[in-house]
Amino acid sequence: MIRLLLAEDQGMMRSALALLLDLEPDIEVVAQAGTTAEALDAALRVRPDVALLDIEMPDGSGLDTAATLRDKLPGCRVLILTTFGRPGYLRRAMEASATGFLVKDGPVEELAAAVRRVLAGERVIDAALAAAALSAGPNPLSDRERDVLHAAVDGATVADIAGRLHLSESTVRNYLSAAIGKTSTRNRIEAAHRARSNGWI
Amino acid sequence: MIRLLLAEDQGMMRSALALLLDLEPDIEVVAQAGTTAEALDAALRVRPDVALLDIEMPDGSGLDTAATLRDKLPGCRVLILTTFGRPGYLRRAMEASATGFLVKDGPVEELAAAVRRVLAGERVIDAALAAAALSAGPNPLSDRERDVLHAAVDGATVADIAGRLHLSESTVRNYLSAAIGKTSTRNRIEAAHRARSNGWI
DNA sequence: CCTGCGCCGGGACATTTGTCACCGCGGACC
DNA sequence: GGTCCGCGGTGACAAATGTCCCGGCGCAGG
Repeated sequence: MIRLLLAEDQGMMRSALALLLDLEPDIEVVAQAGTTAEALDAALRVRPDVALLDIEMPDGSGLDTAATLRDKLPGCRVLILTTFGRPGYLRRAMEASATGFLVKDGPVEELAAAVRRVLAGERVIDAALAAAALSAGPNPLSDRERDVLHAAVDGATVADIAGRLHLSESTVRNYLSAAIGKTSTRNRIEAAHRARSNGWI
Repeated sequence: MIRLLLAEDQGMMRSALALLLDLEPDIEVVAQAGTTAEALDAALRVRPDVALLDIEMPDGSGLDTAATLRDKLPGCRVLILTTFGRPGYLRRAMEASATGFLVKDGPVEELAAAVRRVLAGERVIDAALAAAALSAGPNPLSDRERDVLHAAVDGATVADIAGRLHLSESTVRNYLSAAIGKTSTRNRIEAAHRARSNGWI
């Protein structure tokens, strides 16, 4: 029996997947979580064989959770499940030692199959996505450039960002300019979009 | 037997819901669609009792599909299912004569129950969401202001927007300024965010 | 030790953005 | 008829943004 942890913030998706996976004769959903905090907590308590993690969760990223799990619960296989097949996501998932990476496009049948293969130690990655991740190259943004870009997505002004990050306005402008250059875009918001769609932030 | 059309772009969500709804003894999923075009096509062909429509779909909005369905297939009840409980969405759903409006937060059990109630002609709306929709008031943006704001979300410059909408740059700046004023924000991107989160665009 | 790089900041500058006052046009409404 | 409102546009102006210089500091790698 495969003991599985399911972390997914969208209630309907989570309960639907839990029902369907529990229907499989060799899979048992032993814990469910709607936030990364709950996921981490539950994982350490129930010590599942496989953790099925969504990336976009309200209190953080499933990718960070995967990295923490690798350190604190090395025996647990991690299968990332996400809406967006962004190259940077896949790269970060691999760096966090995830065993599988699945997008929510395919039918549910793929999911149970992927869980079994992941438990067997097999890597489960969409071929087209892997190619895209390689061709897109690594994240060109430095840590600070990422921070500044991330703080700029919701329309914050230079002054806002400077205050939020405890930086000078000049510094913020310089980082924004660098990020715009590296993403070959024309302004901060195009740069932020490009960075998002590549999974760089 | 309730004959149901399921329109939802995310493959895994769609197939999961289809499986679970088909499990219900009195519900039969007679058609599935991943785009609004497919949904419309299938609806006119199979003439379902209830259409379960997602709002965010790649080729258009489920809200527009609901309005079309009201005209072309008046006997069909429409149940809107969406990720985001935005006040403007609910308002537009009501204007399109949708019978129900459900967010994807709750458990799947709610869904089958909602389908049955909708078929009985009962309106299914989350009380908290209805209150939010009323308190938020109607969409303050004019048609053009919406267009311009929508064209600005991805980081387009004034010149881009002017070209795309066949307007003068001055006009675009004026509409943007008006939209910023009406949303009481500080710049176009904050205005676009506010408009999105309220379901105004 | 020197070099490169990331981090942090300053100053100057051109461009873009946001604001405001003003114009005409047409449709709706009283 | 007059009034209001949305649409499209112009010109001018202040503020914000993006770019390019320039500095300094610390740290890793040859």
